Order: sequence, then C-alpha cells, then structure tokens
Amino acid sequence: MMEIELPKMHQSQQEMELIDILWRQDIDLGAGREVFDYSHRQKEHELQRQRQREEEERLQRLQEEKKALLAQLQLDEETGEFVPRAPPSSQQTTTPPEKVQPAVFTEEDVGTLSFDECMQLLEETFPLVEAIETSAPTLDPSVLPAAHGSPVMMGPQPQPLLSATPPPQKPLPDLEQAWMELLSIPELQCLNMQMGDVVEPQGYSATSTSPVVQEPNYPFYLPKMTDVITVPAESVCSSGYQSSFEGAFAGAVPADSPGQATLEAPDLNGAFSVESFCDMFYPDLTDTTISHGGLLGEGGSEGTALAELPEETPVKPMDISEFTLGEGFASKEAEVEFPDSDSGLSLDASPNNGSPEKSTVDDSSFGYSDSDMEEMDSNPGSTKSDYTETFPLSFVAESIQGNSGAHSQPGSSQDQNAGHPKTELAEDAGHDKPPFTKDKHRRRMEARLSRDEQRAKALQIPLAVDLIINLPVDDFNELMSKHQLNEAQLALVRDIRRRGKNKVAAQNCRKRKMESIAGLECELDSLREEKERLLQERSENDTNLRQAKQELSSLYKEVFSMLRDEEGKPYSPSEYSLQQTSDGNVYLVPRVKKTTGKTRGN
DNA sequence: TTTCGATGTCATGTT
DNA sequence: CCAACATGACATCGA
Repeated sequence: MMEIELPKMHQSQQEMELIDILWRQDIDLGAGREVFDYSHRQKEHELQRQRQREEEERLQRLQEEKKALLAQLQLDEETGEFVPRAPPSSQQTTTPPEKVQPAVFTEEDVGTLSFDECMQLLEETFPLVEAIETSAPTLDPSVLPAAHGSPVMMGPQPQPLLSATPPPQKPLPDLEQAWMELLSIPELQCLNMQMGDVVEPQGYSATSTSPVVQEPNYPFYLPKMTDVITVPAESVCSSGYQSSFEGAFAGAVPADSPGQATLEAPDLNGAFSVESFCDMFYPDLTDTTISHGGLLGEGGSEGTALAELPEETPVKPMDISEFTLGEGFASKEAEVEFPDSDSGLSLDASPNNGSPEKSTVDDSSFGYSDSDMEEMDSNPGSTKSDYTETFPLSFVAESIQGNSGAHSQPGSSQDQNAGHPKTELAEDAGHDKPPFTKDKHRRRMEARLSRDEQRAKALQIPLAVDLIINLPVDDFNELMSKHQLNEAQLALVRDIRRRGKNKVAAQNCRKRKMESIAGLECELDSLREEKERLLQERSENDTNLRQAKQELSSLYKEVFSMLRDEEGKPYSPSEYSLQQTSDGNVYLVPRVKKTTGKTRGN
C-alpha cells in the first residue's frame, strides 16, 4: 500500500506533513521529545561549530526557552542555509511564523530521529549529495531517492539508522549534508511510517490525534517544507495517501479545525518554550495514542495502518472542511435510514445504509462516511460504544448543521472520530480489500446486535439504549420527560424498551429452559442410577430368599425325619406336615383328610 | 443447498 | 388496567 501511494505523492507540502507526522510518531515511539531535542541540539551545535553559522546560533540562543522549536528552527535554518535559507530565519519568526514553526518541527523531527542516519547516508551518498546541493535543493530530493534506490527502499534504511543514531553523531560537514538529511528524513520518516509496526501505530496515533492541535502547524510546515524539499515529499507521499489522510483527519478533526489551526498556530509561534512545545505535542500524542490504539489492534496489518497514517497527517484545512460535509452526511444517512422505529428496520437496513451513504456522501471524503457507517454498524454491537456514539453522533450532526459549534463539540466528536474513524479507516483500508471473515463476522454480529441502537441513532435519540431498557419505570419516565422527544422518538424508545426487555426475557427464558432441561437430565440420570440400585438390591434379596428357603426346607426335612409315631415309625411327609401356630407351637398336621387327625404338641 | 443452533422478535398468557 | 415477566412460535443469520 505504502509503496504504491508513495510514488503517487507529488506535493512537497504533503511530504512535509508526512515528515512532521513521522517525526512525531518517532518521538512517540522512541524517546521523549526532549531527548530528541537534545540530540538535535547537540548535532546542531556541532554543525554550527563546524559551519559557525551565525544565524543558527542566534536562533538557538533565542529559542533556548523554546528548545524544541528552537532546535527545529536551527535545523531549518541549517537546511535553509544549505539551500537558500539564510534570510528566512528572521522571516520565519516574523512574516510566516506559522510556516516556519511547522517547518522547524519537521526538521527537528528529521534531525532527531534520523539525523545520525542522515549523516551516515550522507557519508555513503556524499557524492550524490554534493551534486544535489550544487544543482539545487529541489534536485536533492530526487537525487536522494535515487541514492536510496526508491522511497520504498528508504523505509527500511531509516529504521536501522534510527537504531544506530548514537554512533552516527558525525558533525555535518556541509550544508549539502544537511540537505541530504532533510531530504532523507522525510523519506526515512515515510519509510518509518511504513516500516514501523508497533511504532507506526503510535506515530499514527500521534499524527491523527495531533490534528487538532497540530493541524494548524501543518499549513505552516508545508510552505517551508515545500521550499526546502519540494521533490522528496512528492516522491515520498502519494496524493492518494494524502487524500486518505485527509479523510482520516476530517474524521478526527472537527469542521472548525481549519479555523482552529490558524488560531493555534499563533500560540505555537508565540510561545514555543520547551514545555509548551512538549505540551502541545504530548497531549495530542496521548490522545492520538489512545485513539490509535484501536487502530493498531483493528488494523491488524501494519502496512495498511501505516499507509493510512501518513495520509492522515497531511490533512489540510481544505480537506477538513470537506470532511465536515462528510460527517453531516453520516448523520443525514442515519436519519434517512430509520424513518420507522420498529418494523421498517430489518437487519438489512443497517448494512445497506452503510453502502448507500458512502456512495452519496463520500464524494470528497475517502471513507469517512464509510467509517461513520461502520461505526453505526459496528459500534452498535457494543452497548457502551453505542451509548457514547449515540450522543456524539447526534451532537456532531447538530454542530455540523449549525456549522459553528464545532469547537466545543469537536472535542467529543474529535475524540471519537479520531478513534473510530481512524480505526475504521485502518480497517477499511487494511481489511476492506481482503476482508477477513472474522472482521466481517464481527461487524455483522455487531450490526445485528445494534439494530435498536442504530435506530436510536437514526432518530438521534439522546439516550443510551441500555438506559432505555434497564431503567426502572419511574426513572425511565423521568428521563423521557427530561428529553422532549417527538412521537417517532417516543415510539421508538418504547419499542426499544419493549424489545430490549423481551430480549432479556427470552434469554432468561432460554437459559431457564436449558437449565431445566439440564436439571431434568440430571434427575433422569439419578433416577436411572436408583433404578439400577434397586434392581441390584432386589436380585440380592431374591438370592437371599432362595437361600433362606433352602435352609428352611432342609431344616424342615431334618425335623420331620426325626418325628416318630407311637409305634416308633417315621411319619410320611406325604401324609403329614409340620405347621407352626401364632403362639409359637409346632404341630404335626395330617395333609390328607384323616379323620384320625391327631395333634401332637412338641 | 440443506440443516442446525443461536438469537431476536412477536404474540400471548401470567403475575 | 398496566407493566413486567414468561414462553411458544417464527424469522433470520451464520456455520
């Protein structure tokens, strides 16, 4: 993905943005910015000593407070010096501070991360560099790629370089080297972006998250970057990349982002102390990391995630504005999708909606609408997500409509957008083409689970489905009274509550049924065991009985054989038998009718 | 294509 | 009478 996209990129600004993003990513991944700044500073100092650039020194001194910015500025200056930049230092601060700062950042990023690497590269490709320098800054970019072979190739190299950063600490001999570094850095960053698996995500997140704060910077960066490195950026980043990036950004950044960017930019410029600098980035980074965490996890494929990341970073105000439209679209779709509360919403509705919206809305935005749709589908699956999403969605839609409220809402929307859209984008980009059965299954399952949630979203019901379903009647009624809902919404809420309760009831019922079946089976087993036991007992009793009878019979015969009549003759068993009375006495009773029947007591 | 299990939903009865 | 619950029956989906 990345490889393909990279060639496509032709905008220096985009490259610059990518570089910046990469830098941030690197920072996130690797050490803290301060560390980087230090290294950069040291490097810069060395360079300065070697070159003894007055401008650089001044910048460094002045920006000591703004170490990060200063370092960047120095680097920029270096690059600028190398190129045509001597004057820019003052200009940057004054005329286009925004631009300068961004550029500085990018440079720093490059320097920090890949400075040593750049040095090495310079050494290796020194001849090339010189030629490039002589020719022109613009040429350099092209040359560098050639030296590396290709943007793709660059990817691998940068990482190693990063790892080797410590050793490479060679002072930059010439401006050419600096150029090389600058040029190489973007590529490296791009490569890093592609290459970095774990790191990339962070970086990605940083970039994505950064948008809110950093976006402002981007425009600034872009100009400078373009000035310094026109070719490399283009070669490195593809337009498609940018576009995708923009889409992601739009999602992450509210419609207001453009305006915010301008506003924020001044802040950055004004106070670029180290602390402020760090604050600026870290907060974003944290946010981004959080949001991107999902991406990484979802992204699954590193390459896809990386590709997406770079794209996002380059987002520009223009793109953002377009994106806002996309968001509005998503909300619209939702509404359209769920005119009815109940019956109308079949399972089909949710999935289908997603696609239609895309077609209609996505004109400019890449997959933002898609992402939204996916959110609609997927998020519903999880109850939590649904809740969170429902609110945001409605709010976002409103804000978009209003077109002004982006600021406050963007925060919420942003967070979610940053997380979801990106994640979704990542998934889409990474998985859409080769959708994993698991993903599909998961999505479907989620969509299935979230029908009511989707419906609630469609009608912009500002209530969590769980609340609607699980709240006690009183609380539920109170909640309903608080939120003035129209007929359709009320009906839907009631249906949701009914269905939700019935769903739970059905689940419980089935559970009970299963438990009952299991209990009956268990009882059946126990009864069978008892039956066997009883049969066994009976057989034993029969045996004992037979034995007892046998013994009794033998005893009887013995006793009977010992009986003698008056004449001393034994009685005939056929004519007499022994019988015991209730009182315990035993009598010899004649079997056949015998008038003579005598009784003899024993 | 058919079958089967899981799940959601509806209709209805019960509490 | 209403709400909640229980349950049989049906539909849908995915394996």
